[in-house]
Amino acid sequence: MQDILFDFISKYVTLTDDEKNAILALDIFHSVKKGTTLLKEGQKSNENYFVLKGCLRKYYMIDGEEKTTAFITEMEALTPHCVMTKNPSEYYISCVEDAILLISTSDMETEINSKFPKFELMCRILSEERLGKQQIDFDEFKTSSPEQRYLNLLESRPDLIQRVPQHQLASFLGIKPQSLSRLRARILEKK
Amino acid sequence: MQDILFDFISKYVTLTDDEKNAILALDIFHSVKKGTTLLKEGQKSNENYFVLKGCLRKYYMIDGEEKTTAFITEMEALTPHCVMTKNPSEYYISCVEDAILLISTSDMETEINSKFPKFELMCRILSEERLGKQQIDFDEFKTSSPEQRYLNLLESRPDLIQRVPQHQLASFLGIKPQSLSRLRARILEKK
DNA sequence: ATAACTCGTTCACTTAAGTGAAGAAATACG
DNA sequence: CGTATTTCTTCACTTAAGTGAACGAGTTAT
Repeated sequence: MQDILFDFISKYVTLTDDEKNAILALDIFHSVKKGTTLLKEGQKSNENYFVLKGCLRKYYMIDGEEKTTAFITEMEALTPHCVMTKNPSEYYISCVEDAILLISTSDMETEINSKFPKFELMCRILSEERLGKQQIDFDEFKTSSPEQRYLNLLESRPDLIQRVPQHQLASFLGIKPQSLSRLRARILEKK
Repeated sequence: MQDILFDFISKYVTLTDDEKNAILALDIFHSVKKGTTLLKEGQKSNENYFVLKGCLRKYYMIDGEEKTTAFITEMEALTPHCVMTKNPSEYYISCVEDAILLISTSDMETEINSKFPKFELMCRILSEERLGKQQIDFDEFKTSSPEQRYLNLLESRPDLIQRVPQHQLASFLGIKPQSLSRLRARILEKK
């Protein structure tokens, strides 16, 4: 389990044993059961999540309806917006599948960053990487129809379509579950 | 002009005169005329843009149609995706209004960052800030209808609606110019 | 000054998504 | 094991966006 983490980190910076131990001392590995809600709307939090195994879902509750805007799977991180703003959260985060997470608090990160400046660098690279990825995702979303978005998802994250309920997938694609059903039927017909 | 830049920076880190001079020595202030294309699809580049005055537009050319995905205005930055990946650009960047820009190359940033580690910190904060803002924008886009998106824009960036051609605004909202016209008429009727 | 373009709007028509209801299938739970 | 609930699909109908064409207003170029 720890190997997965250090393999990931080694892509960005090289750690000494001291540094590895400092991380392990933080005791950040956590198992989370399917269905657990990690963050609720209106709640304050300073926890950051990194998914080693499983799948998290981020969703808003708008007019009594869940609007899913992200799925976070293996090797992806999520820093809730409210952690940065120190305000109550605008959205929910829940666990779609049994998961193993790294949960770190902002304090921990500040501590590690000040002890080992190397982490500052890694955080910047990671955050720029994510910014870039997200910009591309956003552009793709804007420039596509729901049908194209579904086909793109089929290409880029085929696992999601299997592991996630359709109605959550629908709102992730910006449409209603009924429209997703219809759209899938339409695609099958075309073939 | 320089004051605008240093006022902006001072929100994140405090600079010594040495550091300020090091920045000025880079000669990064540029005037750009309306209509200028700063980056074309297929082109390689390592330039980052920061808008002091004016407005840039980022757009894709898909099936012979321009798809605008971003407007960059005062105090906003744009690092083209191709600068990070070192690949040819997938999109265009052009100048919507006469503008004054900071144009820096990746080399310059590396140089400044290694001379003054303080910049590393500022870059991280800026990139995390942008990441957060963009996540919220993306969520808002996903959870809204075109009409709501237009109303939101009217709230959050009313200047854009004035300073940018409607057909560019339409594709930014994810719809066709005709639909934007209709949608505006619909809103006026309701009032 | 006039011709050529660009831009925004409107119209009629097509296509796809939203809505509400109903039912089948899968899953969870007592 | 069987009941309840969730999940997915289908249907009929409504609403809004896409499409292609046309028009006038404003801009640019010659």
